[in-house]
Amino acid sequence: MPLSSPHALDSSAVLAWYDLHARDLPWRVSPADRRTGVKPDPYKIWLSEVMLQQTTVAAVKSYFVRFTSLWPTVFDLANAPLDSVLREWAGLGYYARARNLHACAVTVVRDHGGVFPTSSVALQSLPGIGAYTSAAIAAICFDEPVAVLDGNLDRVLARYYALSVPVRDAKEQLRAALQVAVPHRAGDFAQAMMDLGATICAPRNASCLICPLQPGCMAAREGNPLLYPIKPAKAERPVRKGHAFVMLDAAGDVYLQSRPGKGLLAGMTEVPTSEWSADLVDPIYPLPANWRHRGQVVHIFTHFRLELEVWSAVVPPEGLDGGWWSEPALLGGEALPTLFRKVLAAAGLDG
DNA sequence: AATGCGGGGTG
DNA sequence: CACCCAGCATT
Repeated sequence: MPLSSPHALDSSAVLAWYDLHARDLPWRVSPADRRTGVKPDPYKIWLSEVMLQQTTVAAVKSYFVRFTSLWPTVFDLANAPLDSVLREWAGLGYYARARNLHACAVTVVRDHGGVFPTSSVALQSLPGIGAYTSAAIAAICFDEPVAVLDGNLDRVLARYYALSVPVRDAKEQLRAALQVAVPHRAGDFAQAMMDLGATICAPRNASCLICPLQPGCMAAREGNPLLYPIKPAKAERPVRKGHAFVMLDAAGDVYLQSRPGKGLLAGMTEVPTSEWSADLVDPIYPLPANWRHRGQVVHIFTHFRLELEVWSAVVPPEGLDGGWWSEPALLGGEALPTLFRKVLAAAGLDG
């Protein structure tokens, strides 16, 4: 199923468009500055790329500013306790990224003197850096002529070639087609293609009349670019149900504990819950007390929908093991994922 | 090659 | 609601 278009991918046209319309992002060196010799800081590009994995630019911006303010260099981040990194990451999701981020900083400091490797191959051996992120860092920071293929590019290329199969089944063909188009300005080209995907060739809106790739785009030629990329069959999302127990002591402090180091929300902070199952079972309270039902929280994960009944009670401070008591005013500094901030809010506490 | 892993923006 | 986002690690 060969890719075909009457025109090769026109990287010159894409770069010309980028020179005029590049997005202004906190981690980015503008194409104008790039031409005068300004080079991106690999630490900041790496940090931004990890945060941007499956995460929108809008969601990342404030986290990026906060992280670079707290930890301006890879040495600062490597020396920070993992717990504080997890706390600052709370709310951004995919928490394995935060653990790998810290592990990567430690590795770069310990094994590389605090200097990031400059090749995509070497970068990919570091924790949390895969095919996409290694290519992005190498291209943006060092102009390595490598194909940088993310979700935006999947869509742009699937449309450009009117790809008749799901991207998953033609990934290497798309990579090869992109690879031969990579110009001397590899970093700007990578960022240009992603900007194009985020603004002109968006998931549910394609502005083909102003697209620099329009002359060769097979989907535009067919007339309905939104038909691409072809979606694989979607799996149904099961429901899981359970109970969450918000315990307060006489002073009004909340009982918190850590989740296991592996699996869902690994290592993050929570209030105790029941098991989550397809059918709601009667609550088994952690302690006997005057439990009050405070409502229901619904939270959507990628692969299931969770419905938690929220209970609260004032309990004696003994009889609990392994957790800690936190003042409500200090909950903002705990490593609480969004799910448990919703639970605490349902119980009448600030997340 | 498939699956598990968050949360928010957007139409 | 559904869809998707500058994907990676694990199996």
